[in-house]
Amino acid sequence: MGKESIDALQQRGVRVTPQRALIWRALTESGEHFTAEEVWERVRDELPGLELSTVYRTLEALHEVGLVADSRLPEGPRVFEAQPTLHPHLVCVSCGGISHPEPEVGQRLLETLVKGSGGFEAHELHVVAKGLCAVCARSGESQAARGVPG
Amino acid sequence: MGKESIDALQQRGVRVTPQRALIWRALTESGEHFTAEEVWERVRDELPGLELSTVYRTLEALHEVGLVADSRLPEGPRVFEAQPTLHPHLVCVSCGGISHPEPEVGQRLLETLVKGSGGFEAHELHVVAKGLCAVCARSGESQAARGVPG
DNA sequence: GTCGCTGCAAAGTATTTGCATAGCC
DNA sequence: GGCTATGCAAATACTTTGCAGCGAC
Repeated sequence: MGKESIDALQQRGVRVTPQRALIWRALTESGEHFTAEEVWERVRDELPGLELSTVYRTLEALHEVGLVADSRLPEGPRVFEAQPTLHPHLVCVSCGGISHPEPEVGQRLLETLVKGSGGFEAHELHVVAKGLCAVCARSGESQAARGVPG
Repeated sequence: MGKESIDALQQRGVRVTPQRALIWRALTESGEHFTAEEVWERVRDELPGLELSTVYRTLEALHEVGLVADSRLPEGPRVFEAQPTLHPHLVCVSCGGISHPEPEVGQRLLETLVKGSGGFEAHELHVVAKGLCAVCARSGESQAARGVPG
């Protein structure tokens, strides 16, 4: 961690500044999804003067070179993550949790899509499913059995 | 067209007003994707007093009962459409066009996803691929052959 | 008649922009 | 040293909300 991840920025021709290095580290350290404001909060301790607009500009720059994805989850502001690879999201409408299917599923989805898409060349694939995670689905069943409304 | 589509609203328990009937018609007539503001523009001729906030409230109401999907296309404001069925979007980054794969592809994508998702019950699936449509991909090749920059 | 939808106006949230200066390459 | 990113402040874009009256059921 550290140096080699910053190299990723340079290799893409992104000028590296302390702000950008910090923002990039915050995104890659946890691999989670963050809104611009959440990124800002995580980074302000180390660089108190950093502006939210700089976060937006940095995320935009990293997005342009393909290092950051805009996950477009349903509801709420944009969320960003440092994994522009195929990376489906499973959003539980009951508990709000976001999980991910097995890693190879993204590749399979892409193949399925390309086959039926008459020559479309996909560079980026966003998949978001809304529904019930395994845990909530089970507790929902037991609630239904006891007559608890949905 | 007309009456039977309005019945769809009533069947879902949505109170039918002239505003709602008009907005619903605008969405179903073309089957395209619209921002709230685009819906508003299409409808204002027939009902000049209609407010943009009413459009938002109507779209929200129709979304709640599953008649309208929030397609979450990349960039720009939310876009809505009257096809909450599985309905992948192929967004061309070159010409901006939005196309769709063969209808059965959505179902196959869902099956693929469910298989690798350990018990997640998907109710809604959003798929957006960004890339080059067949036309732009071809012209891109020919441009590359002539030395035109990307 | 009741309850929920609408118009109107205003606020709230998310995101972008202009400009001068600082700092990376 | 040139050119771009940043800080700062303001503007814009998008969306939601409160309230009083009207209309669908």
